[in-house]
Amino acid sequence: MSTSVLTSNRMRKPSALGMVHAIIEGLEVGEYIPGQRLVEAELCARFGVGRQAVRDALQQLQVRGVVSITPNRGAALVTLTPQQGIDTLKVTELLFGLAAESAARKISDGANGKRLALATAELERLQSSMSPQDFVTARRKFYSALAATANNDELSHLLAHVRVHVLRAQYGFLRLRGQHASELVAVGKKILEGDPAEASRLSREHVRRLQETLKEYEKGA
Amino acid sequence: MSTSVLTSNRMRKPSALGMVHAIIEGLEVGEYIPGQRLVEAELCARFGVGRQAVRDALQQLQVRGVVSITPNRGAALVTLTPQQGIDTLKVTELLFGLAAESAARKISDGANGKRLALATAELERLQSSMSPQDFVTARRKFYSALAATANNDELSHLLAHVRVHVLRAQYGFLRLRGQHASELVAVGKKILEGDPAEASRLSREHVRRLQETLKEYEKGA
DNA sequence: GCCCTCCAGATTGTCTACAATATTGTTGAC
DNA sequence: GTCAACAATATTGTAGACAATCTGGAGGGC
Repeated sequence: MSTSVLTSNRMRKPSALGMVHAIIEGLEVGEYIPGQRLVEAELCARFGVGRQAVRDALQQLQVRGVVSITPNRGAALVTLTPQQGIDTLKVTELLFGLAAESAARKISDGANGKRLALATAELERLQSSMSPQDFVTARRKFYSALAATANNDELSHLLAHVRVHVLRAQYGFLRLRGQHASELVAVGKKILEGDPAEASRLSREHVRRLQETLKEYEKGA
Repeated sequence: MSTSVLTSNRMRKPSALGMVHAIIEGLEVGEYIPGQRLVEAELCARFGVGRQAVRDALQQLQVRGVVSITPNRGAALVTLTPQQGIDTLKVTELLFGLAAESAARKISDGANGKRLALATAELERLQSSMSPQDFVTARRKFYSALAATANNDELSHLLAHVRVHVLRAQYGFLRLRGQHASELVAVGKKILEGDPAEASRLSREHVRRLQETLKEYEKGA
């Protein structure tokens, strides 16, 4: 097993929430694969914490829909059928669109604009020849800044619960990271210009293109 | 302490998920109030389970945004400011609208139509002189049938995570149950007629009216 | 009278051991 | 050779005890 930054035992004992984020990020970079079982003892060793903390983390992941727990059988990373993936993206389209629109509307009166500008610039800078790890990190920062700028607590809360992570892991969206990065940059720029209509349109189109990708899968499989 | 159906110790030991639902329903009928602390030992006694199960339930509630846990201080039911409430309803408007639209579109090919018809009829029957408990139960069945009819797994998943429960508890929406019931009935009927546009419009208007209620609070407080 | 320190109570965080359950592999009959 | 029953292993579920931390109040110094 490689000793990535996620699994290094040099890192400080992460709390349950920290493990949740680590596992989700592990999904996105391909360290875990959907369907895989997550054994408590294994996670204890990996993160250097007791079973209690691991159980807490698994409970949280279950609520987020990332793992499914069956009694006396433990936890496994969920898999989404192509149809479920399309469902997920339909909802994502709405929420992402609302976030972009709200953010563009509030860009003038916010200190968060700077954060979004930085995240957008970072994505643009990395655009060519970026490692999966770098892309995942930059994208997370972008979405985080976007949610902060939109300044809608419930929206931030829900965006964290959409199961896009599973999709990205399961259907190899990582290959398309170049295209995705440039599309996100376009959205970021429209937001920074304070153009709600265009920001919303571009973000929804981005998600729509993902849906098309999945529809291909549906035919193929 | 009253021995309601929720807290009766005659009920079979609920799992963590069962306690989550019980506590959320307790919120909606006014058994718990936002801001209240939830002490582990108390919940153990009430539900007749060990601390482990209670902790699991609290973890799940935290992820759902219903309680906030501060280290070494335990869990407390969250309170939402009027602004946060409006944020919540903005998102709810989108999701509820999508659910109603999808359900209306799929009403012809589904066995779930019957379930929705029953739930709508039940709400209509109760319309005058219903107890809070009856209303809460009927409404939950309605939303559950709606989500099933919409047949979008991610939408169902997210609808369960919107923090409307907290709003309803905190701002006394229970008083408006008569009006709300009739508005939901109208939405249900449009869905059963297979009219996506009208179903979506009515559902979004329903949520908009709730927003207006909260805006009054914002001025008042 | 006011404030600071310290102690007692209450509550949560964590670890350990054991029980309950599911999975896997083995044996034996047919 | 196939299938069923059974034993062995692995994994999770639960209870108990103890440690760590926070809260609130009493007491003493200024």
